[in-house]
Amino acid sequence: MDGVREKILDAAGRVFAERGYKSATIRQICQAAEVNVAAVNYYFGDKQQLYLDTVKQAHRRLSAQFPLPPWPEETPPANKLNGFIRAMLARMIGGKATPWEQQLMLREVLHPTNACRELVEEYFRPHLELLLSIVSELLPHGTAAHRQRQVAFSIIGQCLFYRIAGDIVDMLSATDQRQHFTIEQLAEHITRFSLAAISGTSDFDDRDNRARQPTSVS
Amino acid sequence: MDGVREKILDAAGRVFAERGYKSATIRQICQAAEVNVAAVNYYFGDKQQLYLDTVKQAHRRLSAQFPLPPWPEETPPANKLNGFIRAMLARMIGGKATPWEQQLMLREVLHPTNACRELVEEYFRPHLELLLSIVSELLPHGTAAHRQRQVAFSIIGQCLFYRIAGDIVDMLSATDQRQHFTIEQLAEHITRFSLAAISGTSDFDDRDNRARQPTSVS
DNA sequence: ACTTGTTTTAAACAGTTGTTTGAAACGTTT
DNA sequence: AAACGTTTCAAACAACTGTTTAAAACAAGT
Repeated sequence: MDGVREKILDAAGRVFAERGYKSATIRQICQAAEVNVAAVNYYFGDKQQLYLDTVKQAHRRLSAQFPLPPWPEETPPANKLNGFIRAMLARMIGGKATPWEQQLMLREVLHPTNACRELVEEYFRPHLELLLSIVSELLPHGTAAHRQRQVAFSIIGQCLFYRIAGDIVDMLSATDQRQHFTIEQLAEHITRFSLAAISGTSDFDDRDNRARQPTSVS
Repeated sequence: MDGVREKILDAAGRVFAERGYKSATIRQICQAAEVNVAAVNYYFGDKQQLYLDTVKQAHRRLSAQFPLPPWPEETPPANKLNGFIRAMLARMIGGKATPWEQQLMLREVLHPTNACRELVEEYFRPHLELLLSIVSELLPHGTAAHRQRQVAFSIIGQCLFYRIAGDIVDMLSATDQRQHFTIEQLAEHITRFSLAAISGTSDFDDRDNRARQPTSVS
């Protein structure tokens, strides 16, 4: 639509997300943006700088598109958790073709580059803090901070899995079971699984080592 | 050491694991293997075929190094689960520098290539089946198959997370909390978390929708 | 020693990569 | 219109890519 700079940024986002930094070529990007090859170097200096600006733009767009949800104060924490999980799953595996912004961010998670630090502070950390606040409401008052983090990571891990290993899950599952892996079904399961885990583990709290022989495994 | 073919395969494994298929160059591989550039094409035909053979070798080595554990028949399922989780975590984030075999497999999970199908059938599926057998012992008799799979994926997801997002976890955690993210601690947490979840969720079984208003979230 | 088949090698090939260049095209200001 | 800074463009550049080649080195078998 508008300026050349914006056209390049948009095309670069899609190409970088699909092919990665190294595999994406400036010529592909410029062809997608319908501009001359020299435009990238003219507006961004070099490929590296274009990539950094692209990642920044991705995080800016995502933050605008998925703002941290303002729940009413009296919302039960269990419902907040369900909403959080649902939103996370929808963001990651929803909308058929995953938006390139998400793909780019995921690439940074897997293989952090220079663009990563800013992403962590301005995007991941706020979301983690929100989840931690929900978890702290569900766990017994005074639960150790690292416990809360472990629980939060367990929840995130369950959601991330289907984003990461979605293709493998498909290959591993019979076609007649695939209907049970919709966003709705998964959000339902992960919420229940995590809530049960939270109310179950909270009992032991700090009485460590309960009925557990070290089971050496090959 | 021995034959040229083996030297190339070994070097290729390390280079492919570190840089990915596209970024890894034949010249890098041959330099690491201390052989001529033409050797790859002479022994393997082309780069693609070398990659396929490399992945095959990775899965062969891993299968040999981490055979499926033969527990005594009477081992309590909870202990089996603990052992499984511990082994999975150790394989993924143990041993300081992750062996290139694991890195290569993970790359296939994230971006499946032609080499993936064989991996799924000969490596991932057997491990999933083992976990499913453990889970089925822990869940109430007659639990639906897709439920068992969801539980299994929740467990795998928790473990995989620290492999996938390890760098981000480090950035997100204060230095004084990092001591709580050892393999031992994590295995302990994930085992407890999952066991509690399993014994908790089994109650509701098939009585769906329990006290849950659809919490729309931005 | 000669032949035969296999392996190794340096050099070259054709194609792609990021980047540069120098001249045109454009839009404003004088 | 002339002059100016900015933007666009086709072409070229040097470096790197996977792959091929043709000659040399090697290791038997005769």
